[in-house]
Amino acid sequence: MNITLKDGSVKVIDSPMTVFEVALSISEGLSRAACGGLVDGEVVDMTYVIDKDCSLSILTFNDEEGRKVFRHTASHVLAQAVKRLYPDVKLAIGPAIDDGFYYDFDSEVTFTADIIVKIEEEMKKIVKEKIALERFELPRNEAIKFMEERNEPYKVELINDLPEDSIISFYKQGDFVDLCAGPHLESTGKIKAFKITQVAGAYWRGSEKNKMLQRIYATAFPDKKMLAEHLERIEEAKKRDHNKLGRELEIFTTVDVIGQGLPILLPKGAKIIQTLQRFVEDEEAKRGWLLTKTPYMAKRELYKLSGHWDHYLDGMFVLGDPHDETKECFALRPMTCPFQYQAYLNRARSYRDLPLRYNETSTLFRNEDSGEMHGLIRVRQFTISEGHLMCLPEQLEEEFKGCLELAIYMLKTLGLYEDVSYRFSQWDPDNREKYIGTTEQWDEAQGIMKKILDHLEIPYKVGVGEAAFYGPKLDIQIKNVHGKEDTLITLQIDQLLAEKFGMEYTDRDGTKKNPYIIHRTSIGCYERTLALLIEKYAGAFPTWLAPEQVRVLPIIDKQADYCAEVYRKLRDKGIRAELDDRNEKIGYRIREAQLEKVPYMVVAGDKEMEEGKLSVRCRKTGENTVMTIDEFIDMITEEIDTKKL
RNA sequence: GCCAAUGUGGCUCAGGGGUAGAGCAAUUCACUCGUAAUGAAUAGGCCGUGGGUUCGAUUCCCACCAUUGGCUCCA
Repeated sequence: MNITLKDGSVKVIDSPMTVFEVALSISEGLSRAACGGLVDGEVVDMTYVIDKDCSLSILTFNDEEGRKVFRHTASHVLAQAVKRLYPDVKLAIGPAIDDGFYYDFDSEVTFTADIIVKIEEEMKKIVKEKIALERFELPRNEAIKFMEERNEPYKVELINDLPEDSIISFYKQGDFVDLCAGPHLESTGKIKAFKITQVAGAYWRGSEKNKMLQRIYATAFPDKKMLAEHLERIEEAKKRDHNKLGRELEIFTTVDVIGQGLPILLPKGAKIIQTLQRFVEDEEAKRGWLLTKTPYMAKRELYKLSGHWDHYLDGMFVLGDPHDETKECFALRPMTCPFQYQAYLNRARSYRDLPLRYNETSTLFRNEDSGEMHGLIRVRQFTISEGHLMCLPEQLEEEFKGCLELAIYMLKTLGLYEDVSYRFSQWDPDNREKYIGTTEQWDEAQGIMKKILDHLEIPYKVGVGEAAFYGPKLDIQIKNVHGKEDTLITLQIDQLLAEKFGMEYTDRDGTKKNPYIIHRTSIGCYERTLALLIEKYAGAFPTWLAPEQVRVLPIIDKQADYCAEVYRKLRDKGIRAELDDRNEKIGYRIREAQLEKVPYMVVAGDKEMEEGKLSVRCRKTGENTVMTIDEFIDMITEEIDTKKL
């Protein structure tokens, strides 16, 4: 038999061999590093037997698939340890994820910190025992019987839901057997380094209607050094957490008596948002957007018309009794759409009016569940760079492209462009009650969006069930320091609401038609975007965004008047300068300015004062340059105007 | 909303059934100083809130509020 290896060489074997044996025949080191095989493009077990001609790549921990196999096996080690300690625990599922793996358990016992230590110790034993993993298959009936006997109801449910013709495979390692599609390592002995990172609740099958299980998150590596480095990276990342840094740097705060999800933007945070907002509104104006300002609340009837009342009532702050139809009832707006549509409806529209682009810096209110709030990323009141664009069918692609270009321009200006990914968010036809419109309308809207995205060559992932209730979305996603992904920017195509609101235009032939509507944001929600920026720059914002751009520091009070004059000049030029002439040592005040992440410190002592110059210290490099005030103003103005990162 | 952890002066944290401590910050005084911490003194807390147990609760129990990480939901 001929095995074509990754480097193109062909290995000839006489009798069937496992992937492990092939790896071993190449080198012992490779067999130790190997996590699985890629046979004719399919990921297989280390114990997979090769008995015919094929191509083979040995997967190691450096390959994404290899890592998945490795960590998936680690999840079985975790499950085995839990079952050894607590035989009554019921097993749910245990997949590998981005940076590790988890396993869900239904346990009477709560997994406390003490228990987690015990589980880790048991896992160590299992690794030390170097237990071999064996794969076997069972016919459906026997598989169900097998798991019923082992008292694993969740596994029985999983088997029942498998398609009729699917192969039902199990993996056995010593006293532990799990229903599993695999593939896996050949031995538990390879899981040299692991750590349980967290215990959390998680609903069975991800539905809040089901029982909440206990999920143990962990990670695993082939050696201890890699694990230590990984944990170190996580610790480092947490230091950038906007929720910590943002409070330390006095960008925002929260206070019990105001309420959850209602942050106070302190002067620094407010300044950053103001800077962003001016930039956004100016840029949008350049691109033909017309600013509206619509009310923050409306009567119940508006939301009934838009569908929010039926689909989003729980998410709204309602003023009055929502169910008492005899009295007027208002609700704060959770979205801008129905309000801006009223601007369109102000008069009869012609095809000549289109495209019509409305933008608004729009404050929204959403009554999120109490467990959802997170710093500035998820709040109950937020302000979004909102926009709705009404256009003709033949304008849709070009206008969508324009919206996307605007969003990308914003991301590039902020320096976040490299950090985002795209998600094409579609409806879930199995969950129809969440959406308005017919299957045909959804197919059409999604078809149009797919065509546009493919045409623009946007590299997206599909998110089923992630659509808005009225239409599909292109979401621009970003991860926070904890690795959790959130939507930063969204672009949506909507036909349904235009119809509901009776939005029309008169076409060339005199007939009335509904326009296409693009819902979009250009920079996202200011609070969330600010949060991501804090994390991106660890609080050290580019000069154009920094709430304080320059701190002016006399060495001693003898230069105070000179420095006050410098401060005045900078302020006159619109540069955000502060004067720190406190009676403290210069080193002390420099240190403070550094920690507060002020981009420039300008220092003046006798020498500078006599020469009419300044010593300019750059926060980032710590270097000092002596220059005149005008030279400094030119330099920093250039940096601010070009929005240098 | 669900699972879990946490809540002690502005911040970071220690303590613990007999009524509270450190460092930083603040204030005052002295030092007039050259690019990441000068020294000393002073002040500041009903230990998240409300109940309960107890002779006595900040400590134990319950509820609520808030914070954190997940789940579900979502920009």
